[in-house]
Amino acid sequence: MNDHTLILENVGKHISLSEEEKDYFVSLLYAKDFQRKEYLQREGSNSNHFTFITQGCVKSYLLDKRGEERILTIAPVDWWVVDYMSFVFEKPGNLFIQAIADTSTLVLTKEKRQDLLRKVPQFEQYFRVLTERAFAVSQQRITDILSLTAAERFEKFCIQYPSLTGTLSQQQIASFIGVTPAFLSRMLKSKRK
Amino acid sequence: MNDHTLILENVGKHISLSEEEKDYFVSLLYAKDFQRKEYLQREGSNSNHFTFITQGCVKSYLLDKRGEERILTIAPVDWWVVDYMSFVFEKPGNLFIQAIADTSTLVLTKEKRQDLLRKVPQFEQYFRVLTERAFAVSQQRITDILSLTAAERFEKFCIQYPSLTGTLSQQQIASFIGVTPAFLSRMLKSKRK
DNA sequence: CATTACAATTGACCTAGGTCAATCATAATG
DNA sequence: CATTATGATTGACCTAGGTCAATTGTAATG
Repeated sequence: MNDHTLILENVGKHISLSEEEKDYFVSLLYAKDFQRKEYLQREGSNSNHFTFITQGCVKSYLLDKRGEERILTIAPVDWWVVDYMSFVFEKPGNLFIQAIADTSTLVLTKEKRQDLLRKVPQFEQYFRVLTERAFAVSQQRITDILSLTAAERFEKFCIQYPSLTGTLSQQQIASFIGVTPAFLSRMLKSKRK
Repeated sequence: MNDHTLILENVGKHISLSEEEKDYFVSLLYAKDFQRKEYLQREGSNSNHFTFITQGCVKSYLLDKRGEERILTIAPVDWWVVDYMSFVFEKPGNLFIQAIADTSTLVLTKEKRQDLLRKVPQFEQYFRVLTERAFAVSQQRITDILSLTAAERFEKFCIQYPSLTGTLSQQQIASFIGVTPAFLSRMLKSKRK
């Protein structure tokens, strides 16, 4: 399995491409690897690319005014990470994107994506569907935050990301579900009994 | 200004269509009006259409386990409302969508949208861009909920939806920013002094 | 094996925001 | 103009979850 098998499979789930189109798509990507804890992006910079995770795992987060980390998204293998707010509105982002394990990625810059969309319009559909799903999930996350308790959100997290429960530290999980590490620890304790 | 001027202008901001394409698009829509408090959709039903607001205003919300209303989105004139979670994953939604003023809409069913996307592929781009923006805003909302206090969220709300501040009742605003009406009332009081 | 570093646990205490119920507008309706 | 809804305000009290700091794993590094 070479560098591009995974991403081509991912794309293939939504649209079918000729060999030339596949080659063209692949030619627009470049690979970039990161070590655990390395930053793919820092607050304040403009995000002008899509990043596809082929190995490892990545988180995006922001710092609240107390300097606490608040995780917005977690992107495992076979997912894209983007600071959409920065990407779409072309202004400096307030997100950090950081590898939480040694990670390999494929980068598609905004310009290359534009070329791609122009030359292979099927990708319009690919990105539309991708974003519609991501948006739906994001809406669900909002309703969860607005209507569930911390314990319920934790339950859901465990069901939705069973694989991550092992990979992520409690601190990360706490940050993702929106509680302090101390409180998550207490929740776990009370569940154990 | 006829029924379709607004929606065609909206579409025209993103893609340019021939007259025939415009006519075809418009032919797929049907108009539907709702009185204040009428439901466009109820919890448990499958949402299989996009709804464009040409007049009035609409909210989507869910009920938490205490039966309290939690507003997910507010859609004023020139916006689409959809229960994406239900629409995208084709399962019964948990959202209510209700008119908060007398409202006129144009409905595009899922099937018609499919036809549209097939026959006028430019609409792939329209919906991609639309969703990318909505998604970015939705991500921002999550980071706001995770990192701002109730007072800060209220500030932001006033800046982002100045027009709604007059239209919406305090209860609705409270529900949207994620606090109780009683607490919002207290916040306002302390700001007045 | 000693040490450094960092994650998890826990206790004591705190606070933002919720709950419930009563009271006070306000405005629409008979 | 009396009445009935409905929204806003407010007081008394409550609780989920946060804060801070000390303590205890645990695992990687010199």
